[in-house]
Amino acid sequence: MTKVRIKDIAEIANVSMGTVDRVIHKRGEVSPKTREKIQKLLEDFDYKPDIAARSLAMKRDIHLAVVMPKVVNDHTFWELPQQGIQQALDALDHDQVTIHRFYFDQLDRLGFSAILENFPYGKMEGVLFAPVFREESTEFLERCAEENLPVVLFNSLLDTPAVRSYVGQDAYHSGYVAAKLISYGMEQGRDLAIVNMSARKDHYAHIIERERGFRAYFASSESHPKHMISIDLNGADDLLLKEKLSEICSSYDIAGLFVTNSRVHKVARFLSETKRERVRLVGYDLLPENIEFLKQDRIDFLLSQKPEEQAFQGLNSLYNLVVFNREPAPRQWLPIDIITRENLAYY
Amino acid sequence: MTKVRIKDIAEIANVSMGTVDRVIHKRGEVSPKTREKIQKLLEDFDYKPDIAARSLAMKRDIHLAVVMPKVVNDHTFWELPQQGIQQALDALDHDQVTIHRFYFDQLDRLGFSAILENFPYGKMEGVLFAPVFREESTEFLERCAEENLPVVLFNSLLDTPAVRSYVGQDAYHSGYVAAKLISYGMEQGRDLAIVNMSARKDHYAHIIERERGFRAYFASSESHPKHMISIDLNGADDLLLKEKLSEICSSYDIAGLFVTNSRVHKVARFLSETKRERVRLVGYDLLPENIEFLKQDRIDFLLSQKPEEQAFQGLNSLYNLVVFNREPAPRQWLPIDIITRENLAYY
DNA sequence: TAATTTTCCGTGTACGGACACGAAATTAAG
DNA sequence: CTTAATTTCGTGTCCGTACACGGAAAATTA
Repeated sequence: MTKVRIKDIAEIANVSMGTVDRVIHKRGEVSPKTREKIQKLLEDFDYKPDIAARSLAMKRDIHLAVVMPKVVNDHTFWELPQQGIQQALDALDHDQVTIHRFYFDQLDRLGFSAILENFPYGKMEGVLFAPVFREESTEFLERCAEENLPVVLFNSLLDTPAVRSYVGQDAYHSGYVAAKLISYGMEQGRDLAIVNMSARKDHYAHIIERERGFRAYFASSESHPKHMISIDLNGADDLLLKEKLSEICSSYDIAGLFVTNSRVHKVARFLSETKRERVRLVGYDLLPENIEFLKQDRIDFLLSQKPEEQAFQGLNSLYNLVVFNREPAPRQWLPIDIITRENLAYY
Repeated sequence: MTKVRIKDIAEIANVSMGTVDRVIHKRGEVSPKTREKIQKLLEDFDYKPDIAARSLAMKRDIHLAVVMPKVVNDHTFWELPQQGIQQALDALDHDQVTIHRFYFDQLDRLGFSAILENFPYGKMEGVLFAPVFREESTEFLERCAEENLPVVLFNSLLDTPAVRSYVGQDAYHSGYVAAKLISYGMEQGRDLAIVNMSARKDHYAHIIERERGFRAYFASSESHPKHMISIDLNGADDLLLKEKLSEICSSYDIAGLFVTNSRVHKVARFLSETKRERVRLVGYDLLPENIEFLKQDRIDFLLSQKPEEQAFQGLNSLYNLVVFNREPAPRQWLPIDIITRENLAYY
């Protein structure tokens, strides 16, 4: 029993292909009794449209928007999602999809508003969005909902009904994993510190979640550090960072530092320069700077957020939603990859 | 400038579509000078065939063979690649591809030969193969080469020119990673053991490579175990295993055990039953049995070979080779994922 | 009953590429 | 210079779906 085509169904039903097509697409202009007859046949023969033929016949251009921070100064993190977007474009039906990029400065709230001001809602068919400024983003999402624009979020989750799907990592559990790694076989009675260097901690729920997860691990485990210190350095410069770290390192018997985002290389540099070797260091993301220190064994573990994959999967979901009307899972959790010097080469 | 089609190129070159088509597919029967002219145009305009139109026009059935061990007794490992194959089938253009399964008993050399005896070389267009028996497999690969049948290997590498691509993990480095994990923060002066439980160690080069990598780590590191013991239990039953382990554990101060394949759960069970708690355990693969012990913290780390992904990528490569003539990379290394109790949920 | 509208359905073509077939042009042989 | 062989190339058809267009039949109105 080979594959049934519209033509086959039409012949069996003694109607033309056009009629079958109208039934399939519910375009009306078919008498109830032939409609029912054809619908039954479609079900009986389990008719499935040929995707190749369909997409050939459709040939419509898809316009998708990507709204996310751009790379400014040392926030090289945001280069990674761009790679994922490029990969997705290569994998998808190339020229069929046009990506419109709306990149904003994640320190410039007004600039972000300005972008939203001129956002061409009508021209877009879907949005991939990495939210930063909470209020403005929420507003944007609501507007998208009004315009019936499907949105897929990544990197950071805003809990808005307008969002069709979120692609990201479970921040809480990644902190949990970090805690396991940093405490695995650690000497008893020493201290641990958590370093927050997010530009604006309040903007990123996942930064907070990571710290929560990190602390939760020790609450449920037999091994505890003697002290657990938090250092918040929102928007601080490198000088202030070094001061703070020096202070902490001399006041406590620091066995490990957990940096809650990708700027762990700054701490690594400090430790390296001040030759503190018995300090474990765990942070996030495969930035070139971080990789350097991982290779030198100055960073022990990096947890990858997989920003490329987040963007890749996000764009893919959006495409499948817009083109094939395939509803994505509301939450797409990516694995929490553990990267060490030894397995780095394969990521 | 919109997308160029064969028709466009043909018009610009003042030839017909057929001629352009012949140049694209290198089917000859085109004079050198028109060929060059058209090739230049193709490059200049960066012609890319429309995949929808192409697959519609081709509409040929692809027959691919999968040759790998089947699940017998407690070798549940081989269920995993089957999942990957199913995923690949779902992702590929469904009905276009037919998979023919040739599953053999990895303990039954003759059975394998029998399969090869009746292998329908002529009917297949590609083979995904997990080699076990070295000589027979080599013979099979040579035969495939004669028949011009492209082969993609996974799981275990046989170095034969007939092989178009290998999808797998760098076994040596995975052993290296295992060593890092087992020795990370380990107390000085204790002992480590390597446990080999492969059915036939000599059949699997990667088992040996894992042990090599494991040992190499300590050769290049400052931290060493006091003793490093190897236990070989090829084809041994569970009773013998327990005996051997008991013996080792009482003769040495074992701080950690590295099991070089997915049967690590057997060692976990022993340690659990004998209540030896200060022993680290590292092994391979997310079998249900292993996951159980990972959750109980009786296994510290599992390295995933990603058998599903191996099969998935392998089948994908084969498809792309057969259908689109896209040559795969000769070696496709998969990342060495580190799985702990804490990040397990996301794999 | 004729004229008009409405409902229902068939025909034709586009989408872009692959390939079979056969025609025209070129070359080789006599 | 003709004829045959060979090379080179154009035409036409098919793949399966979507949709525009228009025709025929049925229903409504005059």
